[in-house]
Order: sequence, then structure tokens, then C-alpha cells
Amino acid sequence: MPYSGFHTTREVRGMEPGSRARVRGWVYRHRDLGRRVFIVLRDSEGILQLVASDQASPREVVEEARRATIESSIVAEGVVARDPRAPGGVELRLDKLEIVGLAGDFPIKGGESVDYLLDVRHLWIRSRRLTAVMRIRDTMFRAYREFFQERGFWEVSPPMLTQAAVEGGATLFEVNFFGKKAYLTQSAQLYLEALIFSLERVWTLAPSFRAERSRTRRHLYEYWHLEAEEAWAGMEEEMRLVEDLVAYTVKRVLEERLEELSLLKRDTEKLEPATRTPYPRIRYEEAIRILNRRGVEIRYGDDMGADEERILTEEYETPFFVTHFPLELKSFYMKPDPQNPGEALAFDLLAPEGVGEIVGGSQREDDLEALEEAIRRRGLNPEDYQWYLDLRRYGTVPHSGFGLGVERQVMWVAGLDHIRDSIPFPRFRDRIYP
RNA sequence: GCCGGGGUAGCUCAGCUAGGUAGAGCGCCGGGCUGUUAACCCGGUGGUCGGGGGUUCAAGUCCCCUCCCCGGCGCCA
Repeated sequence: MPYSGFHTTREVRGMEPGSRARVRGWVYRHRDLGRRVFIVLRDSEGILQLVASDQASPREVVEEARRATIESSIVAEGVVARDPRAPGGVELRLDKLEIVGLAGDFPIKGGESVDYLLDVRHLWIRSRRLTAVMRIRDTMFRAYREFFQERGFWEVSPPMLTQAAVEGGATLFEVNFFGKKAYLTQSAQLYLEALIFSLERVWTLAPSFRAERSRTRRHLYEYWHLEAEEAWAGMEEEMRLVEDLVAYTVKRVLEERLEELSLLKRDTEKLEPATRTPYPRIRYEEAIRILNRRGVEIRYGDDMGADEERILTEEYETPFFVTHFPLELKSFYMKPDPQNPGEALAFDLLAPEGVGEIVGGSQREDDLEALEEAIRRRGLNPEDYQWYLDLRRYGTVPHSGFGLGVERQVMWVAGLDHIRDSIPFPRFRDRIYP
């Protein structure tokens, strides 16, 4: 049989009973009742039951059906039939069947531990659950790109190999760059800032690497980082951009990936409010008051931990902003609020349902001397940031930007309880295989 | 880095407190079955008990060392 001119399982489900159909895919379930064999076929669009029986199929087809082990690749042809006993109500009664790749005993049978499934991740990604997540992820990637195109942003490609840290030195992966020390990037921000002086509004979607030895459900060592930076924009404009972006992507997933969300048993009612903006905004000091009211012992100036974030997210059914953090809690490049110089023009966007921070952004310090001073105050060396300081020497401009953790958004939208399933091959906890 | 849990059959686990010579379910193999839905029924197969050392007549079980894994915190997106 040639390997073209086939129907997807989705197409077959929509065909008239009695039509002929040709399908190809992998054996998802196999039930041999002796004189009747049921195969549930899986392709990228879904599943479809195939039936080979003594009565209705040639003997060699029944024999082949009997041999087709779980995960064997097959091509098959037959007549479409409606039958309430078939999963999804439609099945294909076979008169042709060819095993393309006979599978050995498949290492995943059901009931395996998380650890084991990570060892066989290259096979586990075939699961319907992970397939659904990857399709949702794809829809979000498309939505990000379309959103920024519509808003007049240029997509740029910053380097992954860099010389210095953005946030600090301890969390970088070191690389031997022909005898010099180099690092895998942990943020494209500084490079995006350089690009706004010509393109004005830029964005990128690229991996970031962080060697923080985090053992939580929200951390990856390698994650996809959506970052944007725009000239002539303050914190308020930036927050509007962020909420529009998040609302747009959630809306697109709700429009296009309902089947996948349903397979993942995601409660879409809880996602629906996030399609409407604006999102609530609370200042850091208000957040502290809310937490105190909820019985949490936290004082102005303390950083919020995972527990504090989770308690706050219970107050809202949409993502919400926390703004105006004490300056000393934030990075050197963030601009102090002129109204209140102890606070940074910085914001986090927290996703509801206990997910927590998915975006961090700020207005950047655009004054040369203030920036140098901020670098020094944090014990960093301005010498290491000369090219970055140049951006303030030659036509400095007010500007703002943000970074969004793609896997965290996928996790929230798809309703996952752990970030590992938001990416095909997660890198975390010293796991590098497969 | 810190706190907690765990490594026994291909997989998921029981057995350890009170040492006595290794178990279950699933899988796999063989057989049966004309509508299965993680099919079912019958039979069979399956282990250097993470590694090293010690105590003992005897160690999966007690002691010491060591390696690995998981849940969470901190840090962050």
C-alpha cells in the first residue's frame, strides 16, 4: 500500500456509514476475542476502533490483526460503520491490513511511576495526554506570534551564549567558549534593550537556562522565555500589553483546543474569566495587608514565597498584577517610582488556582548615573556592564519590558499539577536523559 | 543548600517494628473465548532485595559507610 491518500481518524469519524476509508497510525489498544479482533488505532488527531472478524474480513486480515502488538504501526482499509459499542460511536470494519513496523513488547503498560515514565519519556510522549498538552502549547506559540505581529512588534533573535549574568552569578550554566568562560543565557532582556533603539518594539521566544537547584513543581533548568521590550513605554502601558497578551492566548486556546482541554479534564469555566481585561492590580503594600488579614506573618520588605503567592491567588479568579515592590527586592535595572523612590516600577502577573507568577516586568532605569549607582549598590561591577551602560549614553529613552514563562502559562491553561508535562523533554532535577 | 519520604520480579508494591532462607497484582509466554472498552477465564514464566562492609549459626529485615530517586522549601519565569 502507498503511504499517501489516507484519512485521519478525525475524518473517518465524520464519514457516512458504508463509505470506504483508509487509515494509518499506531496500535493503541488490542483486544483479541478469538474470531474477532479489536484494534484501537491512534494517529495525531485521535483514536478509531478497527474491527477484523471471521465473518466480515479475509482470513489473512484477521491473522495480521491478531499479530499487531501495542504500538505497532499499521495501515488499514475498510468500511465505516456506526456502532454505539465502538469508542466514539464509529468504527472501521477491515478488509485490508498491513503491519508496517511490528512493535516489541512496549515498556509502558499503565500504572508506572512518574520517575519511570521520565526514563522512557521518548515513548511516553506518545500518550494522548501529552499529545493534548503539546497541541495546546502549539496553539499558544501561534497566538503569541500573531499577537505581537498585530501590535507592530518585531521578532528578534538574541544570543544564547553570553558573557555575563542578568540577575546575578550563581545560577548560570557555564560553557567553555574556546578557553574563555561563557554562559547559557538566563534572559534576553539586556539584548532586547539594545534592539529597541532601532526597532522600538521587539519580542522574542527562546530558551532560557537557570542552574538554580530548584526542586519545585514550577521550575525547569531549561524553559521557553517570551520576552518583549518597548521604547517610549512606561509600566502602565506594559501592564496593558501583558494582560492583552495573556487574555488573547487563553481565548485562542479556548476557541481552538476544547477537545484537548476536555481530554485533560480541564475546567474551562475557571479559564473563561481570564479572557476579559483589565486584570486586577494591587500594590505590594496592599498584598502584604491582605496576607496579614489572612493570618500570614509577613512584613513590608519581606519577599513573598510560594505559600504567600498561593494564598493571594485564592483572592482572584483571573490573573492579577502585584506592583510597586520595595526597590531592594528587585533587580538593578528596574526604575524607582518618582512618586515613591523606595519602590520599583515593577510588576508580577500571578495566575490563579495556586499557579502563581507567570510574568515579571518593569520600567527600566534609563538614566546613566542612576543605573551605575544601582549596579554598585548591589555589589556588582559596572565594568561588566559597559555595553549595557552605553545604551544610556547614546540617546537613552524611557522603556519597559517583561518576561513570561511559557511553561508556567501552559501549566495553568492546561491545568497541569506539575511543570514537567508542559514541555516534551523537561530538564530538571539533574535529569538529562532522554 | 535545608526538611521529609523511598530504592525488593519487566512495572506497581507488600514483607523490615519483634532476623529463620522471597510474596501479590499487573505485564509477558501458552491455551480458550463472536462486541471488546485498561476485555475476560485457565495454566506457566519471572528476583545477585541499589552498592560495600559489619554483627549473627542465620540478614531484604539489625549496625556503619556510600550511591541514586521522589515530595516540598528557598530562588525565580
